[in-house]
Amino acid sequence: MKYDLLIAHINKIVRLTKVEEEELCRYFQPMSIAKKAYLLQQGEICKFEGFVLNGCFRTFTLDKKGNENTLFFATKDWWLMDIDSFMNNKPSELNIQALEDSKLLIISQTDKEKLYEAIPSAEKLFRIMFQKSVVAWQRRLVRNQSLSAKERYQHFTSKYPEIASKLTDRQTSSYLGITHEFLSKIKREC
Amino acid sequence: MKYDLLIAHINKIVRLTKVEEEELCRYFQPMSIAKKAYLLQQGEICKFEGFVLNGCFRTFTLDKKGNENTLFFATKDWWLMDIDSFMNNKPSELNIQALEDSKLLIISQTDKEKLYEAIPSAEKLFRIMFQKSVVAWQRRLVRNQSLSAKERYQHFTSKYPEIASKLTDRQTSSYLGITHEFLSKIKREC
DNA sequence: CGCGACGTTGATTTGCCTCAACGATTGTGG
DNA sequence: CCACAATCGTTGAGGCAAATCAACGTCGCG
Repeated sequence: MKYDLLIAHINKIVRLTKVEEEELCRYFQPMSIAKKAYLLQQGEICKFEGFVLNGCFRTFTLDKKGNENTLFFATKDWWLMDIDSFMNNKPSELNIQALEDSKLLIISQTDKEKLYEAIPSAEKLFRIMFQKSVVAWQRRLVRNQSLSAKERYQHFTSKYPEIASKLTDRQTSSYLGITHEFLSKIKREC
Repeated sequence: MKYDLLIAHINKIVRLTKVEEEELCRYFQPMSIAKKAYLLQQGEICKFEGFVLNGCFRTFTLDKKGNENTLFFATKDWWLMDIDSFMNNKPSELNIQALEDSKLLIISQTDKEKLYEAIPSAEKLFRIMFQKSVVAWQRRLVRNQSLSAKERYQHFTSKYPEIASKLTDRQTSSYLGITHEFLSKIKREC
């Protein structure tokens, strides 16, 4: 079984041989999840790393005041996991919820290790992916510190229009770091 | 020439053979930089990746209003670079300044590529380092969204007392995302 | 149908910013 | 080594962006 979407995604980053491509796919299992179901809940250990085939997910924390902080959304072509929990085998502080009926490919911790050993390019692949991720997080931090709520909202909706259109205002506001009431007021002025 | 501090740091993450350790060190060059000098200025291409031997650095951006946003500080044992500029060979948006007379080991882009080819474990090493980095950035985002300025200040000074003690209030406040006047008022109440 | 989650709006509050002034500290050139 | 400038930390007055709280109509779902 070859997962074309996964292979196409990987080929944008590293070159694999046909044999490696097939071997790599063997480590992944397809799975489906229903709208509103949780792929991971805080307190659980994240035993998987996921690659989204379709649908949409939201990853968030709950702080002591009960507020949700959305770390990121994931749609087709995105990776999904709690890195800290996955790599250190410790209870997660994150929740990952499907916002729609979704499909993804998952790989377990032990299979991930086997993958790294079986296919050396996999180390490079994920090294580059994590590098890009760090850059994205740095940019997000700077935006949060230097832009107003309205500017952040406009940036988000123009950069990720497909994702933004799937979200409720409450989900959007928890990503932007503002209240949903205030988001409503921002939207009114434009 | 073997750089003990670098090797000790790497050994906490991956195992290298003695031969690999020596080969790895050969790719790094020691360099010194004076207090207040810039290791990188925005607009330049980041041609190095650095490992700090001693001293202290600050990495920050300047937004259009002229405000500085400090991304991170780096002391002994930390890595230092603009990942985006380094990996994509494009002009940097970051400034890296030495806060004290400092020493570091640097490796060029081409040598970094050679290193990855010569020592396969290097891919794993940096893959793991970047993974940890993503986790740290995620945590920072959540703190910024869910904690008050005072709580962020207390978290920072208690988690990084050695770094915090070296900084001016203005540097600290640009890391916390507040004005230096407000930081002064926070300090007064405790 | 009825309930719960949602988006909206207004009144009020608050955390933090802006601007301006001041003394203290640091650095620098003569 | 001193004088001066620059940068710093502090403080206060005032202002603004965003939070809080509460009320209300709407919608989708069971």
